[in-house]
Amino acid sequence: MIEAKGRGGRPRSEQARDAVLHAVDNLLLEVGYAALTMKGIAERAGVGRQTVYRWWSTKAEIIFEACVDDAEEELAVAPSRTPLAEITSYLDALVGFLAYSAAGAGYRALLAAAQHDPAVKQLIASKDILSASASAVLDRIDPARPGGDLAIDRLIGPAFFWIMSGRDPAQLDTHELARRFVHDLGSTES
Amino acid sequence: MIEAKGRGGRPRSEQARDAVLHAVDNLLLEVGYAALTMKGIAERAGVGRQTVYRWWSTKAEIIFEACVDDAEEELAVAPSRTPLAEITSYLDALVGFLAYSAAGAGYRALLAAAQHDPAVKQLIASKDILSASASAVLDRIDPARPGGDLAIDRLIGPAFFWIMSGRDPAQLDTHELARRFVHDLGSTES
Amino acid sequence: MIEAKGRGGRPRSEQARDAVLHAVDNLLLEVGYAALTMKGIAERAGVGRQTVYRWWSTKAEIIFEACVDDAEEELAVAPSRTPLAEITSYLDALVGFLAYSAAGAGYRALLAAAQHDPAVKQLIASKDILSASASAVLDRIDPARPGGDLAIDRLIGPAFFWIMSGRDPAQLDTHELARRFVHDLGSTES
Amino acid sequence: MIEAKGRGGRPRSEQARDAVLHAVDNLLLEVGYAALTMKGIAERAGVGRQTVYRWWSTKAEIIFEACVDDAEEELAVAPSRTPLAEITSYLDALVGFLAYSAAGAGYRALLAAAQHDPAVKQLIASKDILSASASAVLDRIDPARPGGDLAIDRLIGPAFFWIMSGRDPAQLDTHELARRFVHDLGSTES
DNA sequence: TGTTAAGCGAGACGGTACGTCGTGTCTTGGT
DNA sequence: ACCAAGACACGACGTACCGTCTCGCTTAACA
Repeated sequence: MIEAKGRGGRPRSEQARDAVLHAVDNLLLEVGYAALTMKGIAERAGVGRQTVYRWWSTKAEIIFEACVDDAEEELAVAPSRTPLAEITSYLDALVGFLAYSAAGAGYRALLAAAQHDPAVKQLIASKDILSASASAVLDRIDPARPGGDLAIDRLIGPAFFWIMSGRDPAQLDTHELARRFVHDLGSTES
Repeated sequence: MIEAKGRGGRPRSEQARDAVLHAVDNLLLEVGYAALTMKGIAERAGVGRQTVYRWWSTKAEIIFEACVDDAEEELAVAPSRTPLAEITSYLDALVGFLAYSAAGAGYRALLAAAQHDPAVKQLIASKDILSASASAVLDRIDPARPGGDLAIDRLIGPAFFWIMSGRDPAQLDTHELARRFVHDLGSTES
Repeated sequence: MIEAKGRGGRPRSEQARDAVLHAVDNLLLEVGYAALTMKGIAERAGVGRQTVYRWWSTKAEIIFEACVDDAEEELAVAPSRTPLAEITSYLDALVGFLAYSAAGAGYRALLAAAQHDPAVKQLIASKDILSASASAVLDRIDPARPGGDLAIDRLIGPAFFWIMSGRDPAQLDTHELARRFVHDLGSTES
Repeated sequence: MIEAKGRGGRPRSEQARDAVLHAVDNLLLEVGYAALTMKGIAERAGVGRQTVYRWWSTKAEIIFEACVDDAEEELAVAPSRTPLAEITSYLDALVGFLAYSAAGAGYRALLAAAQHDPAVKQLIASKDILSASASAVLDRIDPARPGGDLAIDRLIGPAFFWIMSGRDPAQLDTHELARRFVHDLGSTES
C-alpha cells in the first residue's frame, strides 16, 4: 500500500480499497491462490484494473494487506495458568491458523512466493507474524531467556514443518510437542 | 515420468528426456522458478513442446524428476563418532540443501506449489525426501525410538522454519540446535 | 499478409484468414471504422488475438487485404461506344465505389489513416487502385496521351473531392463532369 | 467553443484556452494526429483535463478551432493581372496549405476523421474552407459563372487528389493544371 | 464586505483496447 | 509411434487513454 502524496486531486476511495481486500479474501477461498488473478480481483471487486495496480504492485502485496490483521488476531492466545497449557494453546492456535484459516492460506501462499521472489521475501520479513506471536507467548513464560536464542524456532518449527509438508494437521500431537518443549526449557534453564 | 506402453512405434528419445531435465536445472538457476515456463523449457532443451507434455503433465513433475536424485545424495551424511556430531552434520547438510543447492531451490518451489495445488502435494508426499533423510540419521543414533514419534519434525522443523521464513542461513547456529536436540533426546530416553 | 517461411510446423489456417477478412468486412459496415478494434475483429472471427497479429501488424493491413479485391472489381467498367459514355460510366462507378460500397468505406478509411501514418501511406501507394482504374479507362479512349500527364487526376479529382468533402453523392452531376472532361480532352489533343 | 451563460461564477480563463490551442498546434507537429490525445493536450497545456472537456467535446473541435483561422489566411491569394496567374497562385497556395502547413495537417486529419464520424463531417461542412477560398478566387475571374456549377471542384479536385493520395507535392505541375483549367473555362464560356 | 457560483489544476474512479506472453492442443512432414 | 516445428483458441499480463467524478483553491459579480 502507498500513501497518498499530493494535496490536490480526488482522494483515494476507501470503498474501492475495501472491495479489493474483500474480493481477495473471497477469491482465495473460492478459487485458491493459483487461480487468483489481478483481472479477477478487479472484476470481483467491481473496480477498474488500474485502480488495483495504482495501490498494489503485486498480488502478494494485496494478500499481505488482506491477511495480516486477521493473522495477528488468530495467533494471539490468552494467558494460561501453566506454561504447558499456554504452549499447547499456542501450538493449537498456530496449527489452526496455518492449516484451517483463510488468513493462513494467504500466509502460506506468501511464504511460497517468497521462496522465489525477493520482493515478497522482504515483504513478509517486514512483519514476521509467526515469530512475533511466538515471541509474545515466550515472553510471558520465560522473560529472561537469552535474546536471539532459538526458542522461537524450536517452538514453531516442528508444527510448521508438519503442516507445510502436507500431513494431516489433525494427526499432530500438539500436547506432546508442547510437553517436550516445556521439559527442555526447564532442563536448560537451571 | 511415464512408461512407454505400445509395442510398435519409435521408442522414447532418452536424449530428449535428458535435455529437458538439464534445461530445467539450468533455467531454475538462471531465471528462477517463477519465470520457468513449459515453453521456455522446450526451447532451451531444443525439444518440441508436445514432447514435454507427452511425458510430464506439469512443471512440478519435471522439477521433481530433475531434483529428487540430487536431493537424496545431498542429504545423505556419513556416520560420525558421536550423536552430536552426526546431528550437526545432518543439520548442516539440511541447511546446505535447502538454502544453497539447486535441487533445494527446486524442492522449496515444489513445497510452495504444494500449498495450493493438491496434485503437487501428493507428488511430494509420495517421496518425502526430508523426512526420509532425517529418519535414516535417527535410525543410526536411536534405533529404538517409538515409531511415529515427533523426533523427525523436532529435528528438521527449526532449521526448516529458519530457512523458509527467509532468514540468513549462515546465521543459523546448527551446533546449538543439535546440542539441544541431543540433550532432549537423552533426557526423555530414560 | 506475410508468407509462410519454415518447412516444419502446422500450416496457416486459411479458414482463420477468411474468417478475419469477413469479420472486418462485416464490422466495417456494422460499427464503422472508428469502432473497429483488433479485439473485436478477433472475437467476431472466432479467432485468437495472436492469430490476427501473427499475419497482420495493423488494422490498415487487414482492411487493405479485405477491400482491395472488391475495389478493383467495382471500379472496372465495361467498354462503351463513345468516350463520353465510357467516362460517365467510370465516374458513376467511382462515385458508387467511394460513396456507397463497403470496400469504398474501407478505402476512404485507409486514405484517412494514410494522412498521418507513413506506413499506411506506403501501403496504399503500393497499389494505387483509383489511379490504376482511371488509367485503364483512359488507355482505351486516348492511348497516345502523354505519359505522366495530369489526365488521371483531372478525371478523378473533382468527384473525389466532392465525396471526400462530405457532400451528397447523389447531387453530383457526373454526366456534366464527363462532358467537360471529354471536351477538354479533344480541345487539347489537336 | 461555448459561451459562458450564468451570471455569477469565475469567468472562463482565456489563458487556459490559448494554452490548449497552442498545445494542439505543437503536438500535431511533434507527435502527429494519431498520437494526439486529450490527456496529452491537457498535460502539455498545463491544464486540468476537465477544463478541456468543458469547452470542447472532441479532439476534432479543438483542432478545428486551432486551425481554421490559419487556414483562411493561408488560402487567401492576392489578385493577379491575368486569370492564369491568379489560378496558378491559388493552386500553389492550396498545395502549400494541404501539404506543408501545420493548419493543413490539421485539416487533413479532420477530413480523415469525417469519413467515419458524422459529427466531424458536420463540423467541417459548417465552414468549408477549401470551397470558400476557391469560390473567392473564381468570383474575381468569372463572376457570372452559373451558380452550383462544378468549377470549384474541377479547380480544387486534381490537386486535392494528388496530395491526398500521397504523391510528392513538389512534383505537381500547378502551372499546367492552371493552364488546362483556364483554357477550359474560356472554351465553355462562349 | 461577504456570499455565492462557476472555473480552475490535480488526480483517482470504472472501463476498455492495446500488443505480448504462456497455456495446452492440433497438424504438418520427417525419422 | 515419436519427434521438431509452429499455428491454433484462449486468457492474463501491465499500460494507456477514455470520459467522469471529487477534492481544495481561486476569481469575480452580486448582495
